[in-house]
Amino acid sequence: MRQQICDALRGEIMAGEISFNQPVREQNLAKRFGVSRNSVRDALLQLSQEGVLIYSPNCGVRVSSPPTRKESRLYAKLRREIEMHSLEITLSSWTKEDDGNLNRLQRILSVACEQQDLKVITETDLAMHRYWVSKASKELESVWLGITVRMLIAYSQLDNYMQCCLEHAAIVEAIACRDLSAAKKAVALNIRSK
Amino acid sequence: MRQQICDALRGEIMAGEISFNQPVREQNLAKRFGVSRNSVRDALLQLSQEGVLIYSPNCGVRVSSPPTRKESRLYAKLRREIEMHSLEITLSSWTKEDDGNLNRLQRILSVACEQQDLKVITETDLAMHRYWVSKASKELESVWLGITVRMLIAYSQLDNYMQCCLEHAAIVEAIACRDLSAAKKAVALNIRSK
DNA sequence: AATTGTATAATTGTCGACAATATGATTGTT
DNA sequence: AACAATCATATTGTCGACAATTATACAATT
Repeated sequence: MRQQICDALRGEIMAGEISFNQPVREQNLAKRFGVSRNSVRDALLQLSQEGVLIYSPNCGVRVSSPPTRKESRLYAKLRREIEMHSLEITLSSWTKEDDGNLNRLQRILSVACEQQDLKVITETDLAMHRYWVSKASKELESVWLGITVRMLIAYSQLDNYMQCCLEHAAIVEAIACRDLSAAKKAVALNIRSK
Repeated sequence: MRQQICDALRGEIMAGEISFNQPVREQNLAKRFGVSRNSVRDALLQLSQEGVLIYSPNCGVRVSSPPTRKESRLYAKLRREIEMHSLEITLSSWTKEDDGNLNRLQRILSVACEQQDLKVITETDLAMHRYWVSKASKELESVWLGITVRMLIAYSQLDNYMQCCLEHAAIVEAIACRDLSAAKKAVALNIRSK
């Protein structure tokens, strides 16, 4: 349940559906999701730890403001480090099933880019990158998520859907060929600050 | 309350007082801290997000195992990036009060090194580095904590107290002189994987 | 002795309620 | 009109209890 609330809220925040610095109320969410406030608290706490929300004791949580340009650049750098490391240590154990999973995600992304559905693009982009990081290490995934989600808060300004789509296709292609060098290049090209 | 539980547990885990992969039970902790289980859950969730504990749905949390050597190297690199960025954007607004706070921490560290009190060393080391990261950005602090705590899980093998002490003194000295280049060098020297 | 099945105990996940704190509205004073 | 004080409402923090799930212990079977 917590994960569902987290995913829904994270998606909305990253898609810019909730304004920056706006308070997020436990009771409203509890009503909306049909659960008790405690369950919502758990989700809000998780999202606070991820950096999507900012927690203040006794005052609840607010939506994080987007990172500064400097911070975004740092996040991009950190992400590249983590994702390249992940590819380095996982590529040799990549399976056909992994290929299939990535291809499926790429297809979803492709359709979303054609339909200019920003929310799905953001979610799928996240899921694709998350795939290789998660394959490397669950701990690393958690670190990566905290960085990536912060960075993607500003993603709502995406202005070139086709390029986004092509970049991800290049990553998937390189991985399918087990070409680490090409995969790293493609990832680095995709992860840059806006 | 949550913060107190978090700090206590984090300290114990980083000091190696709880074995890797050992389950951490809500009820035991609730009894120990004299609070309800819900309050403990919050703390455990936070520590899970930090990477100190590993959460499994319906099965509770376990103490994380230390990072692999490769991962430690990555964490050290990520930490250096974050801490240098933090110094870059904060050094120009560093105050006398900041100097005083850092000096106080350094003194605590010095005494702990003389007494070979590993727990206090770990906590103080963490607090010193956290100081400049937190000064840069609350969001960045949260990302940094997830990385640093993971890295410090293996810290219990510290074998040269005096070197640790001298390295931190060098950082504090460089900051007090507002010498960014020297501060960055000193931080980089201090942050290396074991 | 080793394996499987069942019951019991331990633990987690979620609930609603009460206490504590913060926020907003209203009233009083200058 | 502007500011301070007070009160009412909204919200968070924490509690203990019940439902659901997992782990452990014990009995039965091979």
